[in-house]
Amino acid sequence: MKEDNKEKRIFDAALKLFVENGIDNTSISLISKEAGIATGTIYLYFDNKVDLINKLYISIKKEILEIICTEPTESMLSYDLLEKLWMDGVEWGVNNPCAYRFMMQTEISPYCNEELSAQFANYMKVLTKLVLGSIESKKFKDLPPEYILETIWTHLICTIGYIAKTKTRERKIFFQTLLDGIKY
Amino acid sequence: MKEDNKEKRIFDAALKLFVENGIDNTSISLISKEAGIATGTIYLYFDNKVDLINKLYISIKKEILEIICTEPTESMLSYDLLEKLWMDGVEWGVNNPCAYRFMMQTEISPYCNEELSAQFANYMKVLTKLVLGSIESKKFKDLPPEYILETIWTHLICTIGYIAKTKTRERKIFFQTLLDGIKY
Amino acid sequence: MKEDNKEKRIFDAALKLFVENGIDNTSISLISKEAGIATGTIYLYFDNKVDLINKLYISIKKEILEIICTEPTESMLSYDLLEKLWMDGVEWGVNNPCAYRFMMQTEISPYCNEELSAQFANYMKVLTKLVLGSIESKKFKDLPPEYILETIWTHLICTIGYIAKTKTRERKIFFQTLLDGIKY
Amino acid sequence: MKEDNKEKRIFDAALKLFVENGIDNTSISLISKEAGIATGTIYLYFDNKVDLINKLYISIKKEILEIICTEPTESMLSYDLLEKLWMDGVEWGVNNPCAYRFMMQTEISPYCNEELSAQFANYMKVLTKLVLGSIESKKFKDLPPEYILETIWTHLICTIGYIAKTKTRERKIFFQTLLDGIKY
DNA sequence: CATGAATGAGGCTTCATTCAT
DNA sequence: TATGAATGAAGCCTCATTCAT
Repeated sequence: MKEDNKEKRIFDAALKLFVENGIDNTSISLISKEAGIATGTIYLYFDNKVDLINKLYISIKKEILEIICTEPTESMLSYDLLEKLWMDGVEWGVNNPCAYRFMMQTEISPYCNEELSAQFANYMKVLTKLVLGSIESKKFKDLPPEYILETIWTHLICTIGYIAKTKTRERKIFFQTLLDGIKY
Repeated sequence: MKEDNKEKRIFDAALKLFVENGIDNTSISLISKEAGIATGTIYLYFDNKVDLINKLYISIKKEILEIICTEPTESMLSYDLLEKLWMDGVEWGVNNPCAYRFMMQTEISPYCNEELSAQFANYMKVLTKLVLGSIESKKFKDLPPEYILETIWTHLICTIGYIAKTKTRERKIFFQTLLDGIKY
Repeated sequence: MKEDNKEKRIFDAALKLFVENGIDNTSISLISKEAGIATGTIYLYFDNKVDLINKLYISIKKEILEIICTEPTESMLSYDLLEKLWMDGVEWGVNNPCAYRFMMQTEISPYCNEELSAQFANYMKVLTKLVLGSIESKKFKDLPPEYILETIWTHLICTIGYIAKTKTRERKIFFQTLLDGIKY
Repeated sequence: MKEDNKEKRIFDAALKLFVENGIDNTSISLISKEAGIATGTIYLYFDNKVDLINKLYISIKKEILEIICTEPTESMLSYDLLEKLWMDGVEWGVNNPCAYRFMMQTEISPYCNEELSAQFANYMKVLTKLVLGSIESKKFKDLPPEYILETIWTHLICTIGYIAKTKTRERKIFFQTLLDGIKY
């Protein structure tokens, strides 16, 4: 039978090498060596290299989105909720630097098309609801919701990068620049 | 002497194709065809493919930095100055979508190393001075200057992307989210 | 004991796929899927792929030769005998189009060597005797017996192909072109 | 500039190896070695392996058809004309054993599709005219013209094979078996 | 006997780079 | 300078075969 965690080993090896060398400078053969398996074995788990890239991207994106986009407890104010989501996101990014870098690389590469992005629509619902509600109740500025969503995401990414580089323990002061930027 | 503008034609062709297909899916041969010259000719102007990528990146990065980082007139307040720089940057990005995308792609790719980035230190002086001064005079929050610089850059990139996608004429309201985020 | 008819299922699957896609474009794995068994099972019945090809070829060639080369009843004239053999051969070919095509393909391929062909010497005795006798008794032209044998075989193959393509019910008129060609 | 006869050297090498080992057991790399060029060079002349196979087949088929299907002199009787064509064909086949074998192999392989065959329609006109005219004037039996064409071709192939194997100088007696078979 | 995951050699093809013209 | 045919290393992928279950 297919061995327990071979797919995970391929994922881990690919992620490490993609981030180190770039996707296109990482050969399937190299991935297989890093994963400690034969080249052909990768093709038992993935149709081809693009399929591997896509599935890796999806797996990572879902992981972060599941963290960020979990349904909130009823009692939370929208500011608190945003802060909680943002903090969780930062923590994930700081603890998964490779995953974070790969996600960024892929998102602006030609490997990331609309079809791929469409898979995550569901996850965005929580965040979208939060933003729409906060605009309506005049907690957020009256900006296009998509712009606010983009801003949140970009600011998160930017902060993760800064924290990863400087290893600072600060969090709250960075979050404040986001909140002050978008709050009414 | 080297013919008039052949280097520019190579740059233009490479930029277009790099953005369309990704750097590694763009062959030198394809670039030469797009530029209307022979394959070998590219090697009269560039040492190799990486050299072409680097020089293209440098050329673009300098273009945007020269726009953003020009010495301000004495009379400008720091808020006004930041706004002017930011506005110029947005306009450049919206008008040069390929250059903008290429710059982003390259910056997180393995092609962009520290040695390359170091070339732009000079250009950053203006901006750095602006940020340091504004922190000191309590116009900006007391955050690490590098974080503020990163935030400005990221916010700029994010907004260019949004405007390029939606073709909106709005500018000021987007700038306000940056300013509110970092001002004291 | 080896399960009932698994070898036959492999033969059938291989024959179908070899004819559809060519021998070298048919993988063992594909054959196993078509046969509804596991890949490794094929290696319980055949040493390797070449062995499968050879045994399939032998099995088919024997089938047609057994039909064509059965001992005649004493009373038959050589013309009648030839006609009977030829008719049987045509009928087999028309009813077994895959087998017929595979046999042709294999016979001119590098898979078919002298050692393989030698296995059928026995079967040819009847036909050889018929031809030699007919030449001696001046019923057939005084041509090299091997040439006549080749002619008979080729003409048979040609006619099967034509009938398979056109679905015609005609038989006798085609046989006549063979007989007129070689009879004294 | 593309060197004078490199395409021919590829053709010659491919033809030799295809016949010796079979098409699918002949790698592009092997062909390039036999031709004394680099592997990649083959792809300057052919799109891919199938393209090479097709173009080689077309080139050979056209060669033999041009020999066989040249317009006859007015004065020739149809029997004489058929004999001349047949003799020319036999001579070509005997002198080009590789080409002859490759043509046969390819014709019953999956590489030979209808689209490929359609390219030769023009060449067949002479032969078709000869056959139709001969049937009408009761020189040939009243058989389907396609069957007669097939018979001629098959008989030619069969005879070439026999002569190549036995090195016999005989010709006329073999032609007679064809003529007797189809003449009225 | 039967399975099918795993292997890794080998095939097809691409492409950065060179060099003779 | 400019050309583009030629090179051959390297990448993706297939598949005959093995072997632990």
